[in-house]
Amino acid sequence: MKTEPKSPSDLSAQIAKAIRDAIVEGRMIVDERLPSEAELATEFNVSRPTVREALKRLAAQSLIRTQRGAFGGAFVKRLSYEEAYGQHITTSTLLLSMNAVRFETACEARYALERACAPLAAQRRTPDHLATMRAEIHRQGQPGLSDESFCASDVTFHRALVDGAGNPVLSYQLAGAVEAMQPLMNMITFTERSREEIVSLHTAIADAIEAKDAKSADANLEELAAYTLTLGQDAMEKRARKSE
Amino acid sequence: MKTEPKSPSDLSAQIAKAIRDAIVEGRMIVDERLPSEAELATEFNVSRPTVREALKRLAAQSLIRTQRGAFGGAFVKRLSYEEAYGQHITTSTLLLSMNAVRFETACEARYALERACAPLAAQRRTPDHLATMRAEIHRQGQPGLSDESFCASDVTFHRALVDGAGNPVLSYQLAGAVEAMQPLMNMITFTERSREEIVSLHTAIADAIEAKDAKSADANLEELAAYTLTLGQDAMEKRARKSE
DNA sequence: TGCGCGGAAAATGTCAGACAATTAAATGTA
DNA sequence: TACATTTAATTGTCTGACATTTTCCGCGCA
Repeated sequence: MKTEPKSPSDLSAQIAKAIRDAIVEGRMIVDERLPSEAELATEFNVSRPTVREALKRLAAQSLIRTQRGAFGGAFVKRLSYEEAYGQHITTSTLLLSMNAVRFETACEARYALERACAPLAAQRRTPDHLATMRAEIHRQGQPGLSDESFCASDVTFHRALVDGAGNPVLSYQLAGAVEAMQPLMNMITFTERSREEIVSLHTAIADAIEAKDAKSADANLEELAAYTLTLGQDAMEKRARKSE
Repeated sequence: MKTEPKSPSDLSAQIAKAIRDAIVEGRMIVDERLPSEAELATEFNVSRPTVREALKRLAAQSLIRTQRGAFGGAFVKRLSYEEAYGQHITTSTLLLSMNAVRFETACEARYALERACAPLAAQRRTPDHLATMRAEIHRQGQPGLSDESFCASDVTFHRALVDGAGNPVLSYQLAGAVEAMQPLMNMITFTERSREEIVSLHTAIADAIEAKDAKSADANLEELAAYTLTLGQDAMEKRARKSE
């Protein structure tokens, strides 16, 4: 676990990188214990606070966990799906909000990916997934639901669809795309008319998934994508006019 | 920017969370300067090293950057696509390697997502994308290429295909799926026969993309997915037998 | 007046040493 | 043997200090 050959400053970053590489390249396995902070400090020839900063960087990426007490220390952590989801969603959300990604671009990406799941979901969906989808559809039909709650329900519906594919890797990859869209979707005002349209498309999709009809699911998703796009473009247009 | 109501220990994690929330929720905008470490220390009623650990956590997630010198400090950082790619790939790779994800699962996810890109790539690919694909196909035909180089070239080929869709959000989401598969693919030994098969499918895909023929691209990708799956299953089987 | 240079100031980067808190193992005792 | 107690190892936190880097401001000089 050597470093040195690099830039002058930011020792803690160098140390973090050295350890991270060791973990990513598999030289350290899950639950293996790292040397204690004091040992790392002497090994890298730096002070303990510097080592600690490096370890905190790794902890922030869920690469290690620490345990106090005798025979405690830092351990290589098994990255769980939940934590990976969380990190992915945070990153995706920031990426979209900070880079002025156009609604069209995000929307296109989201539905392209979602449509990739639909055939698998049609094959493998469980009653649980169907129940979730139906429940969210019902909620979306309730009058008096706020736009934000409607969006949140929409996300839950689509997550159920994605999870229906029964492939956790796929679910992980799509979590970012679906959830990161939410802030953009929240800018849309859903009229009663547009909610009806969306609910009817959701129903058609759920029906198709239940009937294991991949073609119909895909067609309805495509329609939903197109409809969402027009809603978003309208919202953006209004927003632009208002700010003039 | 308040905290307090939470658990007893790990102050630096709490502070990091408070600041992270402020950034993610948009209460702090890009390039806005955070208070200095000393100010944060008094604000949160902790010592400077504790604040520093919190800031390092955020730096590890590319949420802030720091600048030394007078009027330096920590600034909210614009998350670039490159950094987001990098983080996503690291997380995805670890997720796959640490959770014993089956080859079939990862493979299915990867090709499902890639096929979602194909129609868009067929519409929008530039000569650059085509050139990259052709160049990688040529490299893959060279005799004496190591299995790892072959895999790396495969990744480059597929990245070009994905980028051809001209949607950076899509490219970002797929980077993780494609690159994270590489370690699993590296376990496969590519015989001359299988390389020929793959190169011929790659050529068919490139031809289809060039001809803007989405249907053909999709069909060939499907075939490639199936073929990769059998290769992977063979490799896993051999591996299992050897370890007996 | 205008220009360059140097020092002051502000901030992060690093270090040393200390103490508190926590936990598992070792030890002692009924 | 079973249980309580001590002990040691380790992380969490604090204090204080110094080094380094960068900007700003004012001063001297042309």
